[in-house]
Amino acid sequence: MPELPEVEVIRLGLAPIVTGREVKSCYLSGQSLRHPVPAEDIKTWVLGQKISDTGRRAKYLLLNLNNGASLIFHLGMSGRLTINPAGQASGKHDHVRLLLDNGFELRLNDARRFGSLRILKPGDDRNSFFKKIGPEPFSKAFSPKYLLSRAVGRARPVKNFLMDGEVVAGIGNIYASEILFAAGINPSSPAGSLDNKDWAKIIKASKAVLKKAIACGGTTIMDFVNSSNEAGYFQNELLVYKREGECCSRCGTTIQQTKMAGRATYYCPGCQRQL
DNA sequence: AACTATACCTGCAAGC
DNA sequence: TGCTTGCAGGTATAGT
Repeated sequence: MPELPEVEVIRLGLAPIVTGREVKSCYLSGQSLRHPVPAEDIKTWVLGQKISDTGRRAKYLLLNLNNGASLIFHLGMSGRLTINPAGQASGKHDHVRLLLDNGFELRLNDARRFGSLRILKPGDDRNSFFKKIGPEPFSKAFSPKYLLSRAVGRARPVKNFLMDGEVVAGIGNIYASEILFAAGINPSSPAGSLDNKDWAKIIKASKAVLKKAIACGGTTIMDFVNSSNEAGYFQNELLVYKREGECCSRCGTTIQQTKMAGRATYYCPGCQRQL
C-alpha cells in the first residue's frame, strides 16, 4: 500500500496524538508478520515508556521512546496504522494495539501481513538498521552527481533503478511511473544512459510529485487510509498510473501499460523520451 | 556483480 | 450464484 507519501501522511496524523504519551499496555494478535513480532522486547523496552517523537526513514515509520528505544513500523502492501478510541474490540487483521495514557490506542492492521514491527533497543545503532537504504528524496545527498555515479554502466530500466531502495528511499510503483512522466523520460531507458540533466529532471520531478502527494493526503487506490481512517485524494492527480488507454494530459497520445520487473508500469510513448 | 523471478498473504474484481 | 484467475501500494531471498 504505502510509499513515502502515505507513510508521511500517517506520521503527520499520528504525531500530535502520540507524542508525549505513555504506552500503558500492548495487545498482540500472535500472528507473525513479515518478521516475528518481538513480544519480549515490547514488554521490556516499550511498556511504561513515553513516546518522545516520531520519525520516518524510507517507508519505515519510527516512534522514538524516552529510554532511547524505537518502534519501527513497516506497512508492507496492506498495512494500516490508525488511532482508535481505547477499548474497541479487535477487528479482523488487527495485529498490534498499543494503549496510550490519553484514551486512544495505536492500531496496526494488516490483511496481507507483509508489514512488520521491530524494536530498536536503547543501545542499538540505528544507522546500521538502515545501512542499506539510499538517500531520502528530499535530502541534499539525492543529487545528479550521486545518481550518475550509481547508474554508470547499468543496463536496467530507469524505473526499476528508481524503485530500488538502495538507490533512493521511499519511491514505489505508483510514484516511479508518475515521476518519470513528470520528468519526460521513458521508464525503460537504461539507467546508465541518462546524463546529468536527465537526473536533475528526475530529482526535480521526484520532489514535486512526492510533495504534492503528501499535501493531497496520499494515494488511495485500493484501501489506503491515514491515521484517522480517511482516504487520500492524490489518485485524482495521477497522470499515468492506472490510466492506460486514456489520452496523455500533456500531448494527447494514448497512455500505455506494460510490465517491468513484474510490476505494472504506465507511460506516455509520445512525450516520455526513450534514451 | 547485476539483475530478475519468486515467495510471502489476503481480498477483490473480472470472466466464465 | 459460484467458481477460477489474475492482480494489488513491498521487499528479502533464490536463481540466472
